[in-house]
Amino acid sequence: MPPGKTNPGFMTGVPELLILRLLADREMYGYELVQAIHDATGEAIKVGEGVVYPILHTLEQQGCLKGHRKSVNGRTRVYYTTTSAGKKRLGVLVGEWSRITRAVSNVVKGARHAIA
Amino acid sequence: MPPGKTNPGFMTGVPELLILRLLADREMYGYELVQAIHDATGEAIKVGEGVVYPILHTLEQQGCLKGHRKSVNGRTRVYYTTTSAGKKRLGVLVGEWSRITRAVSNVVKGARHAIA
DNA sequence: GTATGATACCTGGAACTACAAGGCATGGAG
DNA sequence: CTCCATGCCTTGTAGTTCCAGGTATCATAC
Repeated sequence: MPPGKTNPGFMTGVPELLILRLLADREMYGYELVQAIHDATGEAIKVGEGVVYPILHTLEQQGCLKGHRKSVNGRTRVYYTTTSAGKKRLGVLVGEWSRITRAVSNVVKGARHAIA
Repeated sequence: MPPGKTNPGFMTGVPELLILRLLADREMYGYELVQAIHDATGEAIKVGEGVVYPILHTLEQQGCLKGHRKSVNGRTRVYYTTTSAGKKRLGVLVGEWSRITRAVSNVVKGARHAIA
């Protein structure tokens, strides 16, 4: 691993999930989301703007988010809100997240009988 | 997402973690690991041989695993056992896994106060 | 006034990883 | 003899995170 890597592994899909989840509570803009993720995870997860912005654009293009520009203090912000498609996608991701983490955690803990 | 994807997202680093964890219990060979992962996760996670073998080779090259050939029924198997470096790496991965999953799950559930 | 840093947007390139598909070979069942 | 399971392997593709940088405005400090 190259030095200075912020998050070691286990991060695929996580930024998208966090973004959709945070935007489900209230609308936010990209730069705000970067710090919101850092805060909401108790400093555990930190993603750069280079991760957040492309995801926002992709999700908007897919119709999961809707963005509207707003001028505040002479600065332009793009606020994003979740659409119904976005909520639906969030539900799917949460389901998958639970499925994977439950399975992995059981193996790590050494549960031999999966049913339960 | 391309059609026919076995596991949707959230899989980075998971195969390596599972392999190290399963080999900590007992030695296994590649083909066996493919099914062991499928079984141990209660059908939740399925990885192909194209995922398992490269990881085994990399981990062996890093000194985390040690492989020895064994002939069974005229078939050649390569059994892998974990080294001390492998156990150490497993510990690190488990720690990271806990850290990430705890943080994400808290956000998903909507915990605003991370401490606890 | 002019440097520095925070705010706020964006993109490009490198590196990693899972995944499918397929190749090679042996053994047993039909 | 043909098929399928076993058992090993590699290649190519696609998708993601990540860093580094680029642009611009505003507030603060010197």
